[in-house]
Amino acid sequence: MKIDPNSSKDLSAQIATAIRDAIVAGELIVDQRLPSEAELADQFEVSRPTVREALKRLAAQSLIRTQRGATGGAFVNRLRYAEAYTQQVTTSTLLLSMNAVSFDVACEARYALERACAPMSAQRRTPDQLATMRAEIHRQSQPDLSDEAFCASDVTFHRALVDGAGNKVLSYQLAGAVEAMQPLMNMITFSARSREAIVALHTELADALTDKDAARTDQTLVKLEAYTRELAQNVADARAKRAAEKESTTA
Amino acid sequence: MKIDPNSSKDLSAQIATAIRDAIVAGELIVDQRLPSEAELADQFEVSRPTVREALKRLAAQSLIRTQRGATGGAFVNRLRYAEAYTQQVTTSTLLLSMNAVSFDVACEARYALERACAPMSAQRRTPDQLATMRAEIHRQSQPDLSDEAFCASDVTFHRALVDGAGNKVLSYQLAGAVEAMQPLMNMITFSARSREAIVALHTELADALTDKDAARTDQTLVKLEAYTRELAQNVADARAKRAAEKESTTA
DNA sequence: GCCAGATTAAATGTCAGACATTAATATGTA
DNA sequence: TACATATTAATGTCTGACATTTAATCTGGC
Repeated sequence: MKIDPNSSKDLSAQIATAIRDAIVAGELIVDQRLPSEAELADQFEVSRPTVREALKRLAAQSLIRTQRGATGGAFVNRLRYAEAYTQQVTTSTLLLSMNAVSFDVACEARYALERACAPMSAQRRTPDQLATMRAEIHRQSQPDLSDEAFCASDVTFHRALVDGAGNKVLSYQLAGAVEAMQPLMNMITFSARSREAIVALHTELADALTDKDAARTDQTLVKLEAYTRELAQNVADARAKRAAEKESTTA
Repeated sequence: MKIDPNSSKDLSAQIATAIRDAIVAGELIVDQRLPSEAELADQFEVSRPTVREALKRLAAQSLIRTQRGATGGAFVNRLRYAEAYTQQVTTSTLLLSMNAVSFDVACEARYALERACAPMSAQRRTPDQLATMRAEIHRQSQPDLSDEAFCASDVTFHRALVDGAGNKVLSYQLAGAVEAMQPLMNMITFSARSREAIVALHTELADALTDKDAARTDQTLVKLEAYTRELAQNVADARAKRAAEKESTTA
């Protein structure tokens, strides 16, 4: 592992890249200890703070973990589903919030992905997952539920549906869709939304899954997507109308 | 933004979390300049190196960018599709390589996701994307192509299919499936694989998309998945057989 | 008055050395 | 043997300095 002191990039960025490449290439394996900060500083011919900045970069991506004490050091970290999941949610949330993604595009992607899980979930959903869905439906029926709590419950419901497919990789891949896009949609549509209609559709979903009816599950998801888009359209129309009225009063 | 000096976590980790939360919550908006390192050090009552470690953590996640010079500093970075895409591929690759994911689980997830794109891609694929697929099929037919090049071409082909859906969010969400899982599968199956059979299936996919035939596109993906699983099964069987033979010789 | 070049200022990037804290291990004593 | 203590090696943090980069400002000549 060598770095180029004349490169335009930070030394710490170069060192982080070098170590990351070594991990991805399998030269450093899980739980293997990296050389100490002092040794790395010697190897790369930089100071210890520079090495530390590089290690913090890797730690931010969960690629290494550090331990203090006599036998401590930096170790190659096993990336677990939970961490990868969290990272994906953060990245997806920021990507959506920073890029003026149209509602329709996000909605389409989100339901396309969830529908991909539906057939497997209809086959494999466990009683536990069905119970989670029923419990969340019940919660969503409480009229005094705050909008935030309704949204969180909505996410839990859909996550149970996705997890029902019994495929961890799929659940991970869907993290962004369920945990980032769903709240986005709730934020946009909650003012126009009828909780009753949503609860009815959720109930239909749970029923279809209970019956292992893949086709009906899929159809219900299509209905839910259509309803979500309708809500967004209503919100957009109302906003346009208000803007037009304001225009006419000022004119 | 405050931190707890008695927490078990690193100060730099706490500071990074505090700033990240502020960004996610929208308190810091895109392109806004953060206080200088010296000012942050004052605010959080820590030293400058500690602040720098925190900023490097954020930089590793593309949340901020830094600029040197008089008007320089750390700025909230607009997370672009390209960066989010790259991050997702890295995370997915590591997740798969570090967690002993079974071939069937990865394969199932990957094709479920790609099939979710198929109907949209059949409707919307551009002539450009069709041309890319045809070009890659042609390349894959060259007998002197290396395994690495074949794999790269395979990825390009499938990415064109996914991009055909014309939904950037979906393309981003599929990044891990196409760019991380596909190479994994190629690595496992390349020894047993018949390039002819794959090229034939790719041609059938391209034809179906050219005809805007969603059903046939989907069916062909199902066939491709079945063939991929068959290959993996052959590899596994051959390995088991070799192990059994070795067992009998040593016994 | 205006332009080109030199200067300045403010920021990040890097370094050196020190001390604090942590945790495993070795050591010594009851 | 068992427990308390000392050692040690590592990360975590701080201080202060210097290097480098970049934009703004100043200055002199036309």
